[in-house]
Amino acid sequence: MAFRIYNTMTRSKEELVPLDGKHVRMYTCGPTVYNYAHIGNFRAYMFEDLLRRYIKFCGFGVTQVQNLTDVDDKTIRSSIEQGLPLRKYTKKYIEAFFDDLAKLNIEPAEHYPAATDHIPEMIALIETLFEKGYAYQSDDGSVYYSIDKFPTYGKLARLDREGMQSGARVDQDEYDKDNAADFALWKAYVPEDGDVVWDSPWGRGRPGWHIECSAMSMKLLGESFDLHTGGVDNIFPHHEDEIAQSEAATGKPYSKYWMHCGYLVVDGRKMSKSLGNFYTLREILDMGYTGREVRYELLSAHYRQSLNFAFKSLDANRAALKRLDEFYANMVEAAGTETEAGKLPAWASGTRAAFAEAMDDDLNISGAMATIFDMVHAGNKAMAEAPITGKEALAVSNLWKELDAVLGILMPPEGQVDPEVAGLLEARTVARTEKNWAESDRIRDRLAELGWTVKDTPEGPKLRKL
RNA sequence: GGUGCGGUAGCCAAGCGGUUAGGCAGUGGAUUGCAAAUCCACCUAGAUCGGUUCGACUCCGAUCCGCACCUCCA
Repeated sequence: MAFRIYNTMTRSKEELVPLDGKHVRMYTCGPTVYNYAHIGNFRAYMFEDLLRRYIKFCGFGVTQVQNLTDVDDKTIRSSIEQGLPLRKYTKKYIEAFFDDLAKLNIEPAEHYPAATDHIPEMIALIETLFEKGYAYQSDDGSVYYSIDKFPTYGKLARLDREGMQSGARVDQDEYDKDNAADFALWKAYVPEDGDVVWDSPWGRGRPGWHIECSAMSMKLLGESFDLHTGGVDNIFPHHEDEIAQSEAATGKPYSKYWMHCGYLVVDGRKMSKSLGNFYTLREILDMGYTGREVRYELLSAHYRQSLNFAFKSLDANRAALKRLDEFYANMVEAAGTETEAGKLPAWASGTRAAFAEAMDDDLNISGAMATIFDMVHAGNKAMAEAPITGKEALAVSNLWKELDAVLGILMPPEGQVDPEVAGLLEARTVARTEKNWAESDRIRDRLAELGWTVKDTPEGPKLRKL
């Protein structure tokens, strides 16, 4: 089977075949570091994480670049408001971003280029566009890209270029542009920019938004690379403009595939501050949910579908994860000290292939999760009838880890049994043999306060992290 | 106006032209000192109206409803 992905450019599913046949070079649009990222942002980063993990599962190598947009209207405005230099201001949010990624068990990308570290590359790219006749300078000193010079402009978004003049948000004041839809490559300095300014052949100013991604992606991945991703809202104008800039400058195809994830919505509406349905990851963790539960939630719908975020789903995820943890804990116990994995039991033998078949179909996460729950169900049923061997259990446990390399939610959180807990468990066992149920239940309540649940089984009491 | 996505059982969410998706919640039972966990059983849907077909949730058409994008929002 082959991994097939939905390419926004062709609007169809295509087999992922890296340009060099074995290594996928991917560029994933990253955060604007002016605030803590919200869970809608993380939906996109989660999709990209699942994608890179599955690409690796398929046996390809991966080089992922994720940019940090640290210069734009928002970062400038906020840093001035707080009286901080731009870099000092964004540093806080860059650190918070990496912190949040770790909490969500998102694998780090290979490169995190910051826009402010690549101004010379952007200037060089704009110069090339000037040489080739795609760029022009307007009266206010800003440099624009002339979309009329790029015949295929609009191919990604499938824009009706004639119909664009009826668009809702065309700026009425931009008299000095050749075409209202031309976009800025370089923005001339304005006082609102404070000390955020660079010299360029066209005067002092700062780069436009789109140029950073073109400059940094081509620097780190080459003029043509495999995969470019982002949220659906990036299709236009951001990605359309990147294509126009990059392909005009190099004369070569830019990204081979384009993938875009749908929105995370809250109560059926796009998250926004004005609607009051805006959540950062931090806020959710402060409410007592774990990064793992949030990860499960962000992973739970197909990436191109909009995902309705709800706290009651988070609660449901907790129950589902508990069930998975229980199964895995049983495997670990059954494996004991066994070091040599045997054959998978019949109920687990088809799981890997079924999982891959689902994921091969444009990351069908729902189908993939179903194969795991099917295995858990079948395994529990089989083990209720006959125990499995340590070798079999170890094989299942290895499979579990292999699948978790893709999902990142299967492995239970680390929970060490400290001496106090072990002592309580021992005391409870004594109380139970004496049939002192009041004492036994009191200790069980105490263990629950410490975050442990105890279950009595034919093999003796077992502890589980709550 | 243009472009795109969607409407599936109490909730979330998939595949599929004919065979139980899955998860959560709920109900009954087994098990348990009581629990927990587990197992068994039940809960079996496809916005509306047409069409194609031996047969449609699945294909086609229309309608209704929801959401998003249309110049810097993942």
